Amino acid sequence: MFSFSEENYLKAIFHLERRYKGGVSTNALAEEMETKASSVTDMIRKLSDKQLVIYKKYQGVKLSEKGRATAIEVIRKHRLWEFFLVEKLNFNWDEVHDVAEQLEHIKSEKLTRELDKFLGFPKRDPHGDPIPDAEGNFSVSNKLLLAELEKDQTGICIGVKDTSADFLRYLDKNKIALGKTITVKDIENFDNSMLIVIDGEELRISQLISGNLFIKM
Amino acid sequence: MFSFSEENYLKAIFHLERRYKGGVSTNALAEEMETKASSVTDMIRKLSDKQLVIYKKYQGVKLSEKGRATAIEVIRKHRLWEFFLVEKLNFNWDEVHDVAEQLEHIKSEKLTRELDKFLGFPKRDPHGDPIPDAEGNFSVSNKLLLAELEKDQTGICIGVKDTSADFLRYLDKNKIALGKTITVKDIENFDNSMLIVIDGEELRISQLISGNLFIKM
DNA sequence: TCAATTTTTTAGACTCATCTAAATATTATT
DNA sequence: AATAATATTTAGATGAGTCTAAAAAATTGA
Repeated sequence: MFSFSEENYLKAIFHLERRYKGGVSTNALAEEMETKASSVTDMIRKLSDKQLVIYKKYQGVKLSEKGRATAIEVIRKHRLWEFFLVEKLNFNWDEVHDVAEQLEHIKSEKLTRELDKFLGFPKRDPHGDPIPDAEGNFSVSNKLLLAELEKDQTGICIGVKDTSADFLRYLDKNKIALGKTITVKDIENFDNSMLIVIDGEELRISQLISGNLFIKM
Repeated sequence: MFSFSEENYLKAIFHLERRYKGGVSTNALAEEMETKASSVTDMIRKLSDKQLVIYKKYQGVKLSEKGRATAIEVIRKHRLWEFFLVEKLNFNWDEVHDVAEQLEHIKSEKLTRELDKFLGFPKRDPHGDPIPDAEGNFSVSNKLLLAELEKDQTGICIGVKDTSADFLRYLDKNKIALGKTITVKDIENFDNSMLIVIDGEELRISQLISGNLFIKM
Protein backbone atom coordinates (compact mmCIF):
# COMPACT_ATOMS: atom_id res chain seq x y z
CA MET A 1 0.00 0.00 0.00
CA PHE A 2 1.11 3.54 -0.73
CA SER A 3 0.65 6.72 1.26
CA PHE A 4 -1.67 9.52 0.20
CA SER A 5 1.37 11.59 -0.63
CA GLU A 6 2.98 8.92 -2.78
CA GLU A 7 -0.27 8.42 -4.68
CA ASN A 8 -0.60 12.16 -5.26
CA TYR A 9 2.91 12.36 -6.69
CA LEU A 10 2.24 9.44 -9.04
CA LYS A 11 -0.96 11.10 -10.22
CA ALA A 12 0.84 14.37 -10.82
CA ILE A 13 3.61 12.68 -12.80
CA PHE A 14 1.00 10.87 -14.88
CA HIS A 15 -0.70 14.15 -15.77
CA LEU A 16 2.58 15.95 -16.50
CA GLU A 17 3.96 13.18 -18.73
CA ARG A 18 1.57 14.29 -21.44
CA ARG A 19 3.35 17.66 -21.60
CA TYR A 20 6.93 16.65 -20.77
CA LYS A 21 7.64 13.69 -23.00
CA GLY A 22 11.27 13.08 -22.12
CA GLY A 23 10.74 13.00 -18.36
CA VAL A 24 9.04 15.28 -15.86
CA SER A 25 11.39 17.86 -14.34
CA THR A 26 11.69 18.39 -10.62
CA ASN A 27 10.53 21.98 -10.90
CA ALA A 28 7.46 21.12 -12.97
CA LEU A 29 6.49 18.56 -10.38
CA ALA A 30 7.15 20.98 -7.55
CA GLU A 31 4.83 23.51 -9.15
CA GLU A 32 2.11 20.91 -9.79
CA MET A 33 2.31 19.65 -6.19
CA GLU A 34 2.58 23.16 -4.76
CA THR A 35 5.70 22.25 -2.85
CA LYS A 36 9.46 22.81 -2.96
CA ALA A 37 11.88 21.22 -5.40
CA SER A 38 13.83 19.71 -2.53
CA SER A 39 10.73 17.93 -1.25
CA VAL A 40 10.15 16.60 -4.75
CA THR A 41 13.68 15.22 -4.93
CA ASP A 42 13.15 13.42 -1.61
CA MET A 43 9.88 11.88 -2.71
CA ILE A 44 11.12 10.92 -6.16
CA ARG A 45 13.98 9.05 -4.54
CA LYS A 46 11.50 7.21 -2.36
CA LEU A 47 9.27 6.33 -5.30
CA SER A 48 12.34 5.20 -7.21
CA ASP A 49 13.37 2.89 -4.34
CA LYS A 50 9.89 1.37 -4.56
CA GLN A 51 10.26 0.91 -8.34
CA LEU A 52 7.30 3.16 -9.06
CA VAL A 53 9.30 5.61 -11.16
CA ILE A 54 12.41 5.62 -13.30
CA TYR A 55 14.77 8.30 -12.13
CA LYS A 56 18.29 9.42 -12.85
CA LYS A 57 19.69 12.47 -11.10
CA TYR A 58 19.17 15.70 -13.05
CA GLN A 59 17.30 13.76 -15.75
CA GLY A 60 13.70 14.11 -14.61
CA VAL A 61 11.37 11.27 -13.79
CA LYS A 62 9.08 8.83 -15.64
CA LEU A 63 6.52 6.37 -14.37
CA SER A 64 7.40 2.68 -14.37
CA GLU A 65 4.68 0.24 -15.43
CA LYS A 66 3.85 -0.35 -11.78
CA GLY A 67 3.79 3.40 -11.13
CA ARG A 68 1.57 4.05 -14.11
CA ALA A 69 -0.89 1.34 -13.06
CA THR A 70 -1.06 2.84 -9.59
CA ALA A 71 -1.60 6.36 -10.93
CA ILE A 72 -4.38 5.15 -13.22
CA GLU A 73 -6.06 3.33 -10.34
CA VAL A 74 -6.07 6.55 -8.31
CA ILE A 75 -7.43 8.53 -11.27
CA ARG A 76 -10.09 5.87 -11.80
CA LYS A 77 -11.24 6.20 -8.20
CA HIS A 78 -11.16 10.01 -8.35
CA ARG A 79 -13.36 10.14 -11.43
CA LEU A 80 -15.78 7.45 -10.26
CA TRP A 81 -16.31 9.35 -7.00
CA GLU A 82 -16.84 12.61 -8.93
CA PHE A 83 -19.48 10.87 -11.00
CA PHE A 84 -21.11 9.50 -7.85
CA LEU A 85 -21.18 12.90 -6.15
CA VAL A 86 -22.83 14.59 -9.12
CA GLU A 87 -25.21 11.81 -10.16
CA LYS A 88 -26.31 10.56 -6.75
CA LEU A 89 -25.59 13.25 -4.17
CA ASN A 90 -26.64 16.46 -5.93
CA PHE A 91 -23.16 18.00 -6.11
CA ASN A 92 -22.41 20.45 -8.89
CA TRP A 93 -19.59 19.50 -11.22
CA ASP A 94 -17.52 22.36 -9.81
CA GLU A 95 -17.87 21.30 -6.16
CA VAL A 96 -16.60 17.75 -6.41
CA HIS A 97 -12.87 18.11 -6.73
CA ASP A 98 -11.80 18.53 -3.11
CA VAL A 99 -13.96 15.68 -1.86
CA ALA A 100 -12.82 13.38 -4.67
CA GLU A 101 -9.22 14.23 -3.77
CA GLN A 102 -9.89 12.61 -0.41
CA LEU A 103 -12.03 9.70 -1.61
CA GLU A 104 -9.51 8.65 -4.28
CA HIS A 105 -7.19 7.32 -1.56
CA ILE A 106 -9.65 4.87 0.02
CA LYS A 107 -8.17 1.39 -0.30
CA SER A 108 -10.64 -1.34 -1.21
CA GLU A 109 -10.75 -3.18 -4.48
CA LYS A 110 -14.27 -4.33 -3.82
CA LEU A 111 -15.40 -0.78 -3.11
CA THR A 112 -14.09 0.52 -6.44
CA ARG A 113 -15.47 -2.42 -8.38
CA GLU A 114 -18.91 -2.22 -6.78
CA LEU A 115 -19.08 1.56 -7.05
CA ASP A 116 -18.31 1.30 -10.76
CA LYS A 117 -21.07 -1.28 -11.17
CA PHE A 118 -23.53 0.75 -9.04
CA LEU A 119 -22.93 3.77 -11.28
CA GLY A 120 -23.42 1.73 -14.49
CA PHE A 121 -19.75 1.71 -15.57
CA PRO A 122 -19.62 5.37 -16.61
CA LYS A 123 -17.11 6.28 -19.34
CA ARG A 124 -16.59 9.94 -18.48
CA ASP A 125 -16.61 11.96 -15.26
CA PRO A 126 -18.72 15.14 -14.88
CA HIS A 127 -15.93 17.23 -16.47
CA GLY A 128 -15.83 15.01 -19.55
CA ASP A 129 -12.57 13.29 -18.63
CA PRO A 130 -12.41 9.55 -19.36
CA ILE A 131 -12.75 7.03 -16.53
CA PRO A 132 -10.39 4.06 -16.93
CA ASP A 133 -11.89 0.60 -16.42
CA ALA A 134 -10.73 -1.94 -13.83
CA GLU A 135 -7.88 -3.00 -16.12
CA GLY A 136 -6.69 0.58 -16.52
CA ASN A 137 -7.89 1.04 -20.09
CA PHE A 138 -9.32 4.36 -21.19
CA SER A 139 -12.04 3.36 -23.65
CA VAL A 140 -12.57 6.95 -24.79
CA SER A 141 -9.89 9.41 -25.63
CA ASN A 142 -9.04 12.32 -23.45
CA LYS A 143 -10.58 15.71 -23.86
CA LEU A 144 -8.29 18.57 -24.88
CA LEU A 145 -8.71 22.25 -25.48
CA LEU A 146 -8.39 23.19 -29.13
CA ALA A 147 -5.76 25.65 -27.91
CA GLU A 148 -3.60 22.70 -26.85
CA LEU A 149 -3.36 21.26 -30.36
CA GLU A 150 -0.28 21.85 -32.43
CA LYS A 151 0.06 22.79 -36.08
CA ASP A 152 -1.37 20.14 -38.45
CA GLN A 153 -3.17 18.19 -35.71
CA THR A 154 -6.83 17.24 -36.14
CA GLY A 155 -9.60 16.64 -33.62
CA ILE A 156 -13.34 16.41 -33.17
CA CYS A 157 -15.29 19.05 -31.26
CA ILE A 158 -16.89 17.44 -28.17
CA GLY A 159 -17.84 20.32 -25.88
CA VAL A 160 -17.42 23.88 -24.70
CA LYS A 161 -15.81 25.30 -21.58
CA ASP A 162 -17.52 28.67 -21.67
CA THR A 163 -21.27 28.15 -21.92
CA SER A 164 -22.31 31.79 -22.30
CA ALA A 165 -24.91 32.72 -24.91
CA ASP A 166 -22.42 35.05 -26.61
CA PHE A 167 -19.93 32.25 -27.13
CA LEU A 168 -22.50 29.76 -28.36
CA ARG A 169 -23.84 32.36 -30.81
CA TYR A 170 -20.33 32.94 -32.12
CA LEU A 171 -19.93 29.19 -32.72
CA ASP A 172 -23.28 29.02 -34.54
CA LYS A 173 -22.39 31.91 -36.76
CA ASN A 174 -19.11 30.25 -37.75
CA LYS A 175 -20.61 26.78 -38.21
CA ILE A 176 -18.59 25.27 -35.36
CA ALA A 177 -20.68 22.52 -33.81
CA LEU A 178 -20.30 19.31 -31.76
CA GLY A 179 -19.02 16.45 -33.89
CA LYS A 180 -17.31 18.65 -36.47
CA THR A 181 -13.72 17.86 -37.43
CA ILE A 182 -11.21 20.65 -37.00
CA THR A 183 -7.66 20.78 -38.36
CA VAL A 184 -5.09 23.30 -37.19
CA LYS A 185 -3.39 24.84 -40.26
CA ASP A 186 -1.30 27.45 -38.53
CA ILE A 187 -0.68 29.10 -35.19
CA GLU A 188 0.33 32.79 -35.03
CA ASN A 189 3.12 33.20 -32.51
CA PHE A 190 2.29 36.78 -31.63
CA ASP A 191 -1.27 36.33 -30.30
CA ASN A 192 -1.68 32.55 -30.46
CA SER A 193 -4.57 32.90 -32.87
CA MET A 194 -5.20 29.83 -35.01
CA LEU A 195 -5.97 29.23 -38.64
CA ILE A 196 -8.26 26.21 -38.67
CA VAL A 197 -10.09 24.23 -41.33
CA ILE A 198 -13.65 23.17 -40.65
CA ASP A 199 -15.97 21.72 -43.35
CA GLY A 200 -13.24 22.52 -45.87
CA GLU A 201 -13.40 26.23 -45.00
CA GLU A 202 -10.53 28.18 -43.46
CA LEU A 203 -11.26 30.27 -40.37
CA ARG A 204 -9.05 32.36 -38.11
CA ILE A 205 -9.95 32.21 -34.41
CA SER A 206 -8.49 33.99 -31.38
CA GLN A 207 -6.96 32.23 -28.38
CA LEU A 208 -10.09 33.06 -26.40
CA ILE A 209 -12.07 30.89 -28.80
CA SER A 210 -9.61 28.01 -29.04
CA GLY A 211 -9.25 28.01 -25.27
CA ASN A 212 -12.94 27.36 -24.79
CA LEU A 213 -13.49 24.50 -27.23
CA PHE A 214 -13.07 20.90 -26.11
CA ILE A 215 -11.66 18.46 -28.65
CA LYS A 216 -11.08 14.74 -28.75
CA MET A 217 -8.39 13.35 -30.97
CA MET B 1 -9.74 20.00 11.20
CA PHE B 2 -8.39 17.00 13.05
CA SER B 3 -6.06 14.23 11.92
CA PHE B 4 -7.20 10.67 11.33
CA SER B 5 -5.35 9.67 14.47
CA GLU B 6 -6.97 12.33 16.63
CA GLU B 7 -10.40 11.36 15.37
CA ASN B 8 -9.73 7.70 16.11
CA TYR B 9 -8.73 8.48 19.67
CA LEU B 10 -11.86 10.56 20.22
CA LYS B 11 -14.00 7.75 18.86
CA ALA B 12 -12.29 5.22 21.13
CA ILE B 13 -12.75 7.42 24.20
CA PHE B 14 -16.42 7.85 23.30
CA HIS B 15 -16.92 4.10 23.15
CA LEU B 16 -14.97 3.44 26.36
CA GLU B 17 -16.79 6.11 28.38
CA ARG B 18 -19.80 3.80 28.55
CA ARG B 19 -17.74 1.28 30.53
CA TYR B 20 -15.41 3.58 32.47
CA LYS B 21 -17.68 6.18 34.00
CA GLY B 22 -15.14 8.15 36.04
CA GLY B 23 -12.70 8.66 33.16
CA VAL B 24 -11.01 6.37 30.65
CA SER B 25 -7.66 5.04 31.83
CA THR B 26 -4.53 5.29 29.73
CA ASN B 27 -4.15 1.52 29.63
CA ALA B 28 -7.74 0.91 28.57
CA LEU B 29 -7.28 3.37 25.74
CA ALA B 30 -3.95 1.81 24.79
CA GLU B 31 -5.62 -1.59 24.50
CA GLU B 32 -8.54 -0.22 22.48
CA MET B 33 -6.18 1.61 20.10
CA GLU B 34 -3.75 -1.33 19.93
CA THR B 35 -0.86 0.91 20.86
CA LYS B 36 1.40 1.66 23.81
CA ALA B 37 0.43 3.55 26.96
CA SER B 38 3.15 6.10 26.29
CA SER B 39 1.72 6.90 22.87
CA VAL B 40 -1.66 7.36 24.50
CA THR B 41 -0.27 9.82 27.03
CA ASP B 42 1.28 11.83 24.19
CA MET B 43 -1.93 11.96 22.20
CA ILE B 44 -4.12 12.71 25.21
CA ARG B 45 -1.92 15.69 25.98
CA LYS B 46 -2.36 16.90 22.43
CA LEU B 47 -6.14 16.47 22.54
CA SER B 48 -6.18 18.25 25.86
CA ASP B 49 -4.27 21.21 24.41
CA LYS B 50 -6.94 21.39 21.73
CA GLN B 51 -9.70 21.32 24.37
CA LEU B 52 -11.15 18.10 22.99
CA VAL B 53 -10.73 16.18 26.24
CA ILE B 54 -10.54 16.88 29.95
CA TYR B 55 -7.40 15.40 31.37
CA LYS B 56 -5.53 15.45 34.67
CA LYS B 57 -2.36 13.42 35.03
CA TYR B 58 -2.99 9.95 36.43
CA GLN B 59 -6.74 10.65 36.46
CA GLY B 60 -7.84 9.26 33.12
CA VAL B 61 -9.54 11.22 30.39
CA LYS B 62 -13.07 12.38 29.49
CA LEU B 63 -14.45 14.00 26.36
CA SER B 64 -15.23 17.70 26.42
CA GLU B 65 -18.42 18.85 24.70
CA LYS B 66 -16.38 19.70 21.62
CA GLY B 67 -14.63 16.34 21.75
CA ARG B 68 -17.90 14.48 22.14
CA ALA B 69 -19.46 16.31 19.18
CA THR B 70 -16.45 15.44 17.05
CA ALA B 71 -16.53 11.78 18.09
CA ILE B 72 -20.25 11.56 17.32
CA GLU B 73 -19.70 13.13 13.91
CA VAL B 74 -17.08 10.49 13.09
CA ILE B 75 -19.36 7.70 14.32
CA ARG B 76 -22.20 9.16 12.26
CA LYS B 77 -20.07 9.03 9.13
CA HIS B 78 -18.80 5.54 9.90
CA ARG B 79 -22.29 4.13 10.27
CA LEU B 80 -23.75 5.96 7.28
CA TRP B 81 -20.97 4.56 5.10
CA GLU B 82 -21.56 1.07 6.48
CA PHE B 83 -25.22 1.40 5.58
CA PHE B 84 -24.29 2.63 2.10
CA LEU B 85 -21.89 -0.26 1.50
CA VAL B 86 -24.45 -2.88 2.48
CA GLU B 87 -27.54 -1.31 0.92
CA LYS B 88 -26.08 0.01 -2.31
CA LEU B 89 -22.81 -1.79 -3.00
CA ASN B 90 -23.60 -5.42 -2.10
CA PHE B 91 -21.21 -5.64 0.83
CA ASN B 92 -22.00 -8.11 3.61
CA TRP B 93 -22.44 -6.63 7.07
CA ASP B 94 -19.22 -8.31 8.17
CA GLU B 95 -17.06 -6.86 5.34
CA VAL B 96 -17.78 -3.18 5.88
CA HIS B 97 -15.76 -2.26 8.93
CA ASP B 98 -12.30 -1.69 7.44
CA VAL B 99 -13.60 0.39 4.56
CA ALA B 100 -15.84 2.44 6.84
CA GLU B 101 -12.82 3.07 9.08
CA GLN B 102 -11.27 4.87 6.12
CA LEU B 103 -14.39 6.63 4.84
CA GLU B 104 -15.31 8.03 8.27
CA HIS B 105 -12.43 10.51 8.01
CA ILE B 106 -13.50 12.18 4.78
CA LYS B 107 -14.12 15.85 5.50
CA SER B 108 -17.15 17.35 3.80
CA GLU B 109 -20.30 18.48 5.54
CA LYS B 110 -22.20 18.42 2.30
CA LEU B 111 -21.09 14.87 1.59
CA THR B 112 -22.36 13.58 4.93
CA ARG B 113 -25.61 15.50 4.66
CA GLU B 114 -26.33 14.37 1.11
CA LEU B 115 -25.30 10.78 1.77
CA ASP B 116 -27.71 10.68 4.72
CA LYS B 117 -30.48 12.03 2.50
CA PHE B 118 -29.63 9.66 -0.35
CA LEU B 119 -29.88 6.70 2.03
CA GLY B 120 -33.24 7.88 3.40
CA PHE B 121 -31.98 9.01 6.83
CA PRO B 122 -31.38 5.52 8.21
CA LYS B 123 -31.66 5.10 12.00
CA ARG B 124 -29.44 2.03 12.40
CA ASP B 125 -26.36 0.68 10.65
CA PRO B 126 -26.17 -2.92 9.37
CA HIS B 127 -25.03 -4.12 12.81
CA GLY B 128 -28.05 -2.57 14.52
CA ASP B 129 -26.09 0.31 16.04
CA PRO B 130 -27.84 3.70 16.04
CA ILE B 131 -26.82 6.38 13.53
CA PRO B 132 -26.79 9.88 15.06
CA ASP B 133 -28.49 12.64 13.05
CA ALA B 134 -26.78 15.80 11.81
CA GLU B 135 -27.24 17.39 15.27
CA GLY B 136 -25.59 14.44 16.97
CA ASN B 137 -28.77 13.01 18.48
CA PHE B 138 -29.24 9.26 18.68
CA SER B 139 -32.96 8.82 18.08
CA VAL B 140 -32.85 5.14 18.99
CA SER B 141 -31.04 3.62 21.92
CA ASN B 142 -27.91 1.61 21.58
CA LYS B 143 -27.82 -2.13 21.27
CA LEU B 144 -26.13 -4.07 24.08
CA LEU B 145 -25.44 -7.69 24.80
CA LEU B 146 -27.56 -9.02 27.63
CA ALA B 147 -24.25 -10.09 29.17
CA GLU B 148 -23.31 -6.40 29.51
CA LEU B 149 -26.27 -5.59 31.77
CA GLU B 150 -25.79 -5.33 35.49
CA LYS B 151 -27.91 -6.65 38.33
CA ASP B 152 -31.43 -5.15 38.37
CA GLN B 153 -31.19 -3.59 34.89
CA THR B 154 -33.96 -4.18 32.37
CA GLY B 155 -33.94 -4.24 28.55
CA ILE B 156 -35.87 -5.37 25.51
CA CYS B 157 -34.63 -8.18 23.30
CA ILE B 158 -33.89 -6.80 19.79
CA GLY B 159 -31.70 -9.40 18.11
CA VAL B 160 -29.28 -12.30 18.26
CA LYS B 161 -25.57 -12.47 17.61
CA ASP B 162 -25.36 -16.23 17.01
CA THR B 163 -27.91 -17.18 14.38
CA SER B 164 -27.42 -20.96 14.51
CA ALA B 165 -30.46 -23.23 14.50
CA ASP B 166 -29.40 -24.68 17.87
CA PHE B 167 -29.38 -21.30 19.52
CA LEU B 168 -32.68 -20.20 18.03
CA ARG B 169 -34.27 -23.48 19.14
CA TYR B 170 -33.02 -22.90 22.68
CA LEU B 171 -34.60 -19.44 22.68
CA ASP B 172 -37.90 -20.82 21.45
CA LYS B 173 -37.97 -23.51 24.10
CA ASN B 174 -37.40 -20.94 26.82
CA LYS B 175 -39.87 -18.40 25.43
CA ILE B 176 -37.20 -15.81 24.72
CA ALA B 177 -38.29 -13.79 21.66
CA LEU B 178 -37.77 -10.38 20.01
CA GLY B 179 -39.64 -7.67 21.85
CA LYS B 180 -39.71 -9.47 25.21
CA THR B 181 -38.65 -7.55 28.31
CA ILE B 182 -35.84 -9.08 30.35
CA THR B 183 -34.76 -8.09 33.85
CA VAL B 184 -31.48 -9.25 35.38
CA LYS B 185 -32.18 -10.49 38.92
CA ASP B 186 -28.74 -11.82 39.76
CA ILE B 187 -25.32 -12.56 38.28
CA GLU B 188 -23.27 -15.49 39.57
CA ASN B 189 -19.66 -14.40 39.97
CA PHE B 190 -18.17 -17.84 39.42
CA ASP B 191 -19.44 -18.55 35.89
CA ASN B 192 -21.20 -15.27 35.03
CA SER B 193 -24.48 -17.09 34.61
CA MET B 194 -27.55 -14.86 35.02
CA LEU B 195 -30.84 -15.22 36.76
CA ILE B 196 -33.32 -13.33 34.58
CA VAL B 197 -37.04 -12.65 34.66
CA ILE B 198 -38.98 -12.92 31.43
CA ASP B 199 -42.80 -12.90 31.26
CA GLY B 200 -42.81 -13.01 35.04
CA GLU B 201 -40.88 -16.31 35.04
CA GLU B 202 -37.38 -16.76 36.45
CA LEU B 203 -34.78 -18.44 34.25
CA ARG B 204 -31.09 -19.14 34.74
CA ILE B 205 -28.95 -18.73 31.58
CA SER B 206 -25.25 -19.30 30.95
CA GLN B 207 -22.85 -16.61 29.75
CA LEU B 208 -22.89 -18.23 26.31
CA ILE B 209 -26.60 -17.39 26.08
CA SER B 210 -26.42 -13.87 27.52
CA GLY B 211 -23.45 -13.12 25.28
CA ASN B 212 -25.49 -13.82 22.17
CA LEU B 213 -28.63 -11.83 22.88
CA PHE B 214 -28.91 -8.19 21.83
CA ILE B 215 -30.86 -5.87 24.11
CA LYS B 216 -31.94 -2.26 23.93
CA MET B 217 -32.55 -0.34 27.13
C1' DT C 1 1.93 0.99 57.15
C1' DC C 2 5.14 0.15 53.93
C1' DA C 3 6.81 -2.89 50.47
C1' DA C 4 5.39 -5.01 46.11
C1' DT C 5 2.86 -4.50 42.10
C1' DT C 6 0.57 -2.05 38.62
C1' DT C 7 -0.34 2.07 36.09
C1' DT C 8 1.08 6.13 34.11
C1' DT C 9 4.30 9.46 32.66
C1' DT C 10 8.85 11.06 31.03
C1' DA C 11 13.00 10.93 28.23
C1' DG C 12 14.99 10.04 24.18
C1' DA C 13 14.87 7.99 19.59
C1' DC C 14 12.79 6.76 15.02
C1' DT C 15 10.17 7.38 10.47
C1' DC C 16 7.61 10.20 7.22
C1' DA C 17 6.95 14.18 4.71
C1' DT C 18 8.14 18.50 4.69
C1' DC C 19 11.09 22.88 4.91
C1' DT C 20 15.30 26.42 4.34
C1' DA C 21 19.79 27.32 3.01
C1' DA C 22 23.76 26.00 0.74
C1' DA C 23 26.18 23.38 -2.72
C1' DT C 24 26.48 21.44 -7.20
C1' DA C 25 25.19 20.43 -11.92
C1' DT C 26 23.15 21.90 -16.25
C1' DT C 27 21.93 25.28 -19.74
C1' DA C 28 22.09 29.51 -21.94
C1' DT C 29 24.55 33.69 -23.33
C1' DT C 30 28.00 36.44 -24.49
C1' DA D 1 34.82 28.54 -23.85
C1' DA D 2 33.93 31.13 -19.88
C1' DT D 3 30.57 33.14 -17.29
C1' DA D 4 25.91 33.98 -15.84
C1' DA D 5 21.54 32.17 -14.92
C1' DT D 6 18.70 28.40 -13.85
C1' DA D 7 17.62 23.83 -12.18
C1' DT D 8 18.50 20.26 -9.06
C1' DT D 9 20.34 17.97 -5.20
C1' DT D 10 22.35 17.74 -0.50
C1' DA D 11 22.60 18.82 4.34
C1' DG D 12 20.44 19.66 8.28
C1' DA D 13 16.10 20.86 10.84
C1' DT D 14 11.10 20.44 12.09
C1' DG D 15 6.53 18.45 13.61
C1' DA D 16 3.39 14.52 13.89
C1' DG D 17 2.85 10.16 15.62
C1' DT D 18 4.89 6.36 17.22
C1' DC D 19 8.21 3.37 19.97
C1' DT D 20 11.37 1.41 24.07
C1' DA D 21 13.24 1.85 28.44
C1' DA D 22 13.29 4.01 32.68
C1' DA D 23 11.31 6.90 36.30
C1' DA D 24 7.49 8.26 39.11
C1' DA D 25 2.93 7.90 41.02
C1' DA D 26 -0.96 5.22 42.57
C1' DT D 27 -2.86 1.09 44.26
C1' DT D 28 -2.85 -3.38 46.60
C1' DG D 29 -2.27 -6.34 50.32
C1' DA D 30 0.56 -8.64 53.90
